[in-house]
Amino acid sequence: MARYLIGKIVVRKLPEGIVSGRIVETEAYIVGDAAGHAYRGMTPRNRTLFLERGHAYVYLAYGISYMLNVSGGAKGIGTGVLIRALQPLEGIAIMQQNRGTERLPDLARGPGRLAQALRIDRRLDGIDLCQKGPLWLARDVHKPGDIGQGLRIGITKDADRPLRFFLYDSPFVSGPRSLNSR
DNA sequence: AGTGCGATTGACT
DNA sequence: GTCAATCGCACTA
Repeated sequence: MARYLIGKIVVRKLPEGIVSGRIVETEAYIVGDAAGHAYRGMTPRNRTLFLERGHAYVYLAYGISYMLNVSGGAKGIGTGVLIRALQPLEGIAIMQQNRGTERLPDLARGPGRLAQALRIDRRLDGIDLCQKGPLWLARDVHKPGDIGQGLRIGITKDADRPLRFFLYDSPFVSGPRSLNSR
């Protein structure tokens, strides 16, 4: 599913207008994964990770940055995909305002920046991303290019699993664009 | 009730 | 390259 989401579009509806971007980087957090938030079972924070696939799991990392995830399993299974970076498409002026920078590559390169650009916080936790609303996922008319795979970023446990995926030729990817899985 | 720690970012050397 | 900011929450007792 993390690979499948590469090239899909995240759409955010804001009062000022539509903001959207193409997913260029994802990470999978699978069942039995010590790096995954669901590893020790359901808690108040991670309960939406256990919703039917296609729901938003949003949490605050380091007290600073919100992270957008898509739940990835059947109902009751705690697994999901972290959306790490977008190529900005629509509403670039709004993203620039939300981020406080003009630079296109800095708008949504990294999960925290992405959430800030799209003004995503815990209020969106648990919403259905397969239905048009404040936040949803859409297909693109274009096929994505070559997809690279490598190690996940910023984790210490189960760090050697190659569960990070990225659009190989995209300058909007947050981490290394080399095949760095071992 | 107290404690320690991140699926990060931005500023700075 | 290093490092501090910042806070909700999971863990322990």
